[in-house]
Amino acid sequence: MVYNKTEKILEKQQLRKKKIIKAAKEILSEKEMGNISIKSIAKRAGIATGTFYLYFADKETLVDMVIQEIYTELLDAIKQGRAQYTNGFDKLQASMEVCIHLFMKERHLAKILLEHFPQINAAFSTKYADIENDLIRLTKLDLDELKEQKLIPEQDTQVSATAFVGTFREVILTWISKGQPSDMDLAYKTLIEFNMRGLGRY
Amino acid sequence: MVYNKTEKILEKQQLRKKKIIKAAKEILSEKEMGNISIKSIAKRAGIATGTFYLYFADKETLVDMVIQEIYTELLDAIKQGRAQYTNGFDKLQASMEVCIHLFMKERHLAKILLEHFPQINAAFSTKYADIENDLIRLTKLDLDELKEQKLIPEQDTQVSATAFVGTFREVILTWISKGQPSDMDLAYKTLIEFNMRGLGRY
Amino acid sequence: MVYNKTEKILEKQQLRKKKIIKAAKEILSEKEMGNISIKSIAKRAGIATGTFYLYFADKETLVDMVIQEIYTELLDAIKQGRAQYTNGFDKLQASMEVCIHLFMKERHLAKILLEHFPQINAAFSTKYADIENDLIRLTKLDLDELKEQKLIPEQDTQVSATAFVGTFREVILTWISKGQPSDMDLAYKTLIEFNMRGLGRY
Amino acid sequence: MVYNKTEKILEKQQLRKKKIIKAAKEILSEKEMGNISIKSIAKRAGIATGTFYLYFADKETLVDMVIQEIYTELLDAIKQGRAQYTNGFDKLQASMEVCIHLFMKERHLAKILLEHFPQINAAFSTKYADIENDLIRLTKLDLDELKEQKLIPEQDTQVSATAFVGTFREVILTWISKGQPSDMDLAYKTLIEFNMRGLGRY
DNA sequence: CATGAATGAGCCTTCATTCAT
DNA sequence: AATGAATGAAGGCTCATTCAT
Repeated sequence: MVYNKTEKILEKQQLRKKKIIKAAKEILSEKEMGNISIKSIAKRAGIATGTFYLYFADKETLVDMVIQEIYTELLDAIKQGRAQYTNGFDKLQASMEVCIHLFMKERHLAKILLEHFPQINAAFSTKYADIENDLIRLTKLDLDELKEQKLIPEQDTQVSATAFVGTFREVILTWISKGQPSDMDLAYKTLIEFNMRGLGRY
Repeated sequence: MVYNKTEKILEKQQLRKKKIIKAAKEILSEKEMGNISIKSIAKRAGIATGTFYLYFADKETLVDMVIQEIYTELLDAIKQGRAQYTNGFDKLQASMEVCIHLFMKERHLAKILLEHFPQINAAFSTKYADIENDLIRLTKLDLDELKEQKLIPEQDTQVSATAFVGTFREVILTWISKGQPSDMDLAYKTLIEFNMRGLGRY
Repeated sequence: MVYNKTEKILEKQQLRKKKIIKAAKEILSEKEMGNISIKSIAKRAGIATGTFYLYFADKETLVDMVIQEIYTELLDAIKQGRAQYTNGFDKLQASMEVCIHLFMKERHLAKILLEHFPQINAAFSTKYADIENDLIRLTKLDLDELKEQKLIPEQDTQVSATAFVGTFREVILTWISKGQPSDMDLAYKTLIEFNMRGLGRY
Repeated sequence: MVYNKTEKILEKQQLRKKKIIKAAKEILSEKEMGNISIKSIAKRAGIATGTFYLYFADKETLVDMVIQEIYTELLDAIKQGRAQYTNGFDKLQASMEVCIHLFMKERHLAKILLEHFPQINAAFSTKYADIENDLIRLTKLDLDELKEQKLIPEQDTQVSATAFVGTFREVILTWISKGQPSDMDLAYKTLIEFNMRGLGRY
C-alpha cells in the first residue's frame, strides 16, 4: 500500500509543519519579547534545530507562512460573515463584527497580528503592512460602492477606508493589552457607530 | 563656586545626552532598516562607543529617552495648538490639525514614531503603546467634557477616543509610507470630518 | 544453495558500492566546488541517505574507495601501455603517453584526482599523496634500471623520479583548468622531451 | 603626544594582526587536518572570537593575507637571489636555489603553501593556484628570453615553465613530508640539472 | 535490508556591554 | 571622563551520522 504510506507520511509532515508554526505563534504570543530564534522555536516544537530546516527553507519562509495563515483565516472569516448580505452598509457592518469577534475569540492570533509582528524585523513589518493595506483596499471597495450609490457623502474613500481600519486596529489592540471594557455591548456599539457615523451614512 | 561648576557639568552632560539622542533619531529616520547599533549611534554622535555608557545605562534607557522626547514634543505642540480655543470641538479639531501638520512637517519624527520604533524590540513597543495610551486618555478627557455638555450622544468615550486616535495613526502612517494623496485638502478634510461625524457631533 | 545466494548478495552489494562510487565521481567532476555531501551522493546514486552507511562506514571510507579505484585504473592503463616495450626509455615514454592520454581523455577523472580531491579534507590529501608516491616509486624503478645500464648519468633517481612525476602533475593540471594549448603536438612533445632530456638520456 | 600614542596603537594593532596570521599558520602547519575555524584561530592567538573581526573583515580576508604574505616572502627571496646575475641560466639557477633553500629552511611555510592550502576550501585553492601560475609566468619570461637568444631549442615555453615549476612543487613537497634525502648535495644537484637539461641548454 | 526524517555539534558572524589605558 | 579594543553570548544555517519505521 504505497499509496497509504505516502499519504500517512505527508500527513505527518503537515502535522510537523503545523506544529512548528504553532510553536512560533505560541512564542510570539507568550513571551514579552519577540525573541523568536530558530532554536527556541525548535525547542518549543519539540524538534532539533536542524529539523526546522526540513520544513522551512529559512526563517523568513516561516514568517511568510505564519502571516499567510493568519491572513487567510481573517479574510475567510470576513468573507463568510458578509456572504448573507447584499446591502453595502450591512456588508460593512458584518465585516466589522467578524473582525471584532474573531480577534476577541482568538486573542493569541490578534496579539501576533497587532502587537508582535511589527517588532520582529523589517521584512516582517513590511508583510504585516501588506495585510493591513489589503484590508484597507477591500474596505475602500465597499466605500466606493456606497459613494456611487450616493449613500455616503463625497469624500476621499482611500482616507476613510484607512481611518476605518485604523479604528479597529487601535481599539482591538487596546482591548487585548488592557483587557475588555466592562460594558462590552456599549463599547462594541460605540466602535461600530463611530465608523458608521464617520462615513456619513445618510 | 562649586555650585556653578556642578551646574556647568550637568549642563554639559545634558548636552551630550541630547547629542546622542539626536544621533539615534537621525539614524532611525535615515536607514531603511532598524540597524541601530550602539556603535553607529556613538559614531554619529561623535563620541566613542564606551562613552555612550557614561550617559545611558543601556540601550533600553536610550530608547526611553528618545520616546520621551518625541512625546514631549508632540504634546507641547498640541497644547500650544489648543491654547486659543475654549470650545470642546474646536480644541479637538485643533489637536487633530496639530497632529497632522506636525507629522507631515517632520516626517522623520513620524517615521520614527510610527514606522521604525515598533521594530526595535518589545520593550520599545510597550513604551510606544504608552504614548498612544496617553493620547487616547487626553482625547477621552475632551470627549467626556463634550458628552457631559450633551454635545455628543451617549457612548463609551474610551472606545471613541481609541478609535479617534487610531484613525490618525493609520492614516498618517499610510501617508508617510505611501506618500500623500494628490488632493491633500480633500484627504485632510475627510479625515477630520470622519472623526467629527464619528463622535456624533450634534 | 546458500552458497549461491551469498554470492549473489555479495555481488549485489559490490554493484551498489560501485554505483555509489560512480555517483561520487560524477558529482566531483561536475560541480565547481567540492560540495559533495552524502545526501547529494546518495541522491545521485539513486539510494537513500541512510543506505549509504550500509555500504560505507563513513565518508572517509568512500574517499578511500574512490581513490583506490582511480589509482587502479591509472596503473592498469600504464601497465598495458608499457607491455609491448622492453627498452627502458620506450617503457618510460609509453608511461608518459598513457598518462597524458588517459588524463586528457577522461578529464573528469583527472579533475577529481588533481583538482578536487585535495580540497575535501586532510585525510584525503594523505591518500592522494600515496598515489603520487607510488607513481614516483614505479618511475624510480625504471630510472634505476636505466642508470644501471649506464643509459643515464649518475643521479639521485628518487629525486629525478619525483621531478618527473611532478612535471606531469603540474602540466596536466594546468591543461585541465586552463584549457589545452592550441598547438597540442608541440606542447606534448615539449613535455616529453623536457623529461627525457632532464633525465640525461645519452 | 598624540603622535606617539597613535603610533603605539597602530604598532600594537599590527602586532595583533601578525599574531592572528601566525596562529592561522600554526594551526595550518601543525594539525593533521586543516580545521581552521575562526574559533580555533582566535583561541590559538589568545583572543576572543569576536576580536578576530576587528582585524579581518571575514575568514576569506585572513586567507588572502596569509597567502599574500607567503607569496611576497617567496617572490622577494627569489628577486633578491637573482639580483646579482644577468645571464638567463644563472638567473634561473638562482631562482631554483632560492626556492629550495627558502622552503627547506621554513618548512612550516612550505607545508602551508604546498600541502595544506589546497585543502581548505575552493576559494583558497584558487588563490594558491594563482601563486603557482604567477611563478610559472615568471619562469616563462626567463625561458622566452633564452629561446630568443637561441640558448635553448624550440619548445612550448609555457609547457616547459609549467613542468619546471612542477618539479619543484613535487620534490620539495616530498622532502617536506618524507624527510630530506641523506645525500642532499646529490639530490639538490639532480633536481637542478634535471631542469637545466630538461630545458635543453645548449 | 532500505529508507529518509531527525539529530545536534559546529561553523561564521554580529553586537551590546565591559575594561584597561 | 573619554576612549575604543576586547569580549563572548547568541543567531541562522549546514551536514555527517543515526534510528525508527
